[in-house]
Amino acid sequence: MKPDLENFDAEVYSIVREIPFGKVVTYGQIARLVGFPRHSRRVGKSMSLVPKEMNLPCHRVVNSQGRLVPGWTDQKLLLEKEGIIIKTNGCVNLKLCIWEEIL
DNA sequence: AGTTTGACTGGAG
DNA sequence: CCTCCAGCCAAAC
Repeated sequence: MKPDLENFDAEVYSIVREIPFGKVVTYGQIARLVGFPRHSRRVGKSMSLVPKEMNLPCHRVVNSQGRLVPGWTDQKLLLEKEGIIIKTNGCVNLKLCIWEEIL
């Protein structure tokens, strides 16, 4: 039947789309939510192919260190517009802005 | 089929 | 805070 891999992207997109204003999520969290705790890389891969036309707040997705996407300088501005505090080194204040939907 | 790559993670130095 | 490394896993070469 349909392998979870087909749903993977769809699940990821759904989750990212539901990220509340002023919050961020790590790749690991998303991977866990879709049932693949070790596929954080796969999540990033899917993110990389997200078209801008899609109304997806992919700028709210960061890595576990709160580090922003390498090479995407605009992300910092987008996050700041969300009210998210970016540290001098370019990392978000994780503990403050992490979206904790999981218990 | 082996190697490289990547929007990752966590820990060590 | 920084870089480097081992572990991790799927997709691309």
